[in-house]
Amino acid sequence: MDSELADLVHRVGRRLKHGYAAGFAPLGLSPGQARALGAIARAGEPLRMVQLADALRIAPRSVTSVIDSLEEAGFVRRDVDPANRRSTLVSLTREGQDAVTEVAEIRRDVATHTFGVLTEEQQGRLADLLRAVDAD
Amino acid sequence: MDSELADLVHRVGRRLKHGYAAGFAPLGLSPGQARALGAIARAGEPLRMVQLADALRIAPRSVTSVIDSLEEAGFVRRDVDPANRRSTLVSLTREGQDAVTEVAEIRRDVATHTFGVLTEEQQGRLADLLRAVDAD
DNA sequence: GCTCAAACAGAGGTTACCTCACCTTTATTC
DNA sequence: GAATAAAGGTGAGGTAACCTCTGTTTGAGC
Repeated sequence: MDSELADLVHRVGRRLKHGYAAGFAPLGLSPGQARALGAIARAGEPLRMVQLADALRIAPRSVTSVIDSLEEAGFVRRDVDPANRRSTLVSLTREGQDAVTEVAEIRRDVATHTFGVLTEEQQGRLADLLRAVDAD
Repeated sequence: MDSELADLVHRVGRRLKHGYAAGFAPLGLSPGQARALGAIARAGEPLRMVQLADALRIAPRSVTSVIDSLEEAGFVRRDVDPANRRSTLVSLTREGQDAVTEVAEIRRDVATHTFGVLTEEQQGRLADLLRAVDAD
């Protein structure tokens, strides 16, 4: 029974991933890049790479690659942290900010479409249950 | 709120993936290979590649790669379907059957560990909600 | 001033997928 | 029964999202 639960999570996860991939494609963003963009936006201020790694729960080295692509696409900028020259501060460019807005919309659309079969209340319960699992 | 739900699914999914990866490693199996093994076992009889693709919800070409590795590792065997020589029948070897048993145990352990914070009833509710989303 | 650790990036690898083109075998249709 | 279409599988090649291990630079503590 338990393993079936795991399977369901897997399937819903894939469904979301595909939805995101399709939605972000017009922006030239992969789901991972969009997530990074979102994390930077949420922070509200330039982030160091390690902080971003922490926020995204991935290895610092992996952040380098994501930011490489986002920088090349013109969505973010790297600056040396004047307070600590070992650090790199990542911030959104104007294009990046615009993208963030669109990303948020798409994310909402995909989530609405995916979880739309559930009532508001059911969605809340689902979130509570998953939060409990995640917090463990 | 909706996008938060998507995020939670993502996180729980990663948690499961890591658990599986660690659990299956001693068997020399990746999560994907273990899943294929499980699908074959569940079928209870030799499967054609397309059927396996369907069961795993992945492209037929992707099945080829998974079966390549499982065959090389000695867990499955490919035979030409005598009834339709275009088809390949995949079946478990003795080693494959043994692996399936261990995989099932590990899967149960990981699921128990992951969803253990929830009561039986909560797990049931979670499954119901996810099933509704997946069925949509 | 020296040593150690923090922050980042280069190199290279893995998993889990995908598409597109192609071959073989079977089914259909005239 | 020959021509054509369709089904089943694989070779080639690609992508996203990660990882580790190994430097290099810079800062911090003694």
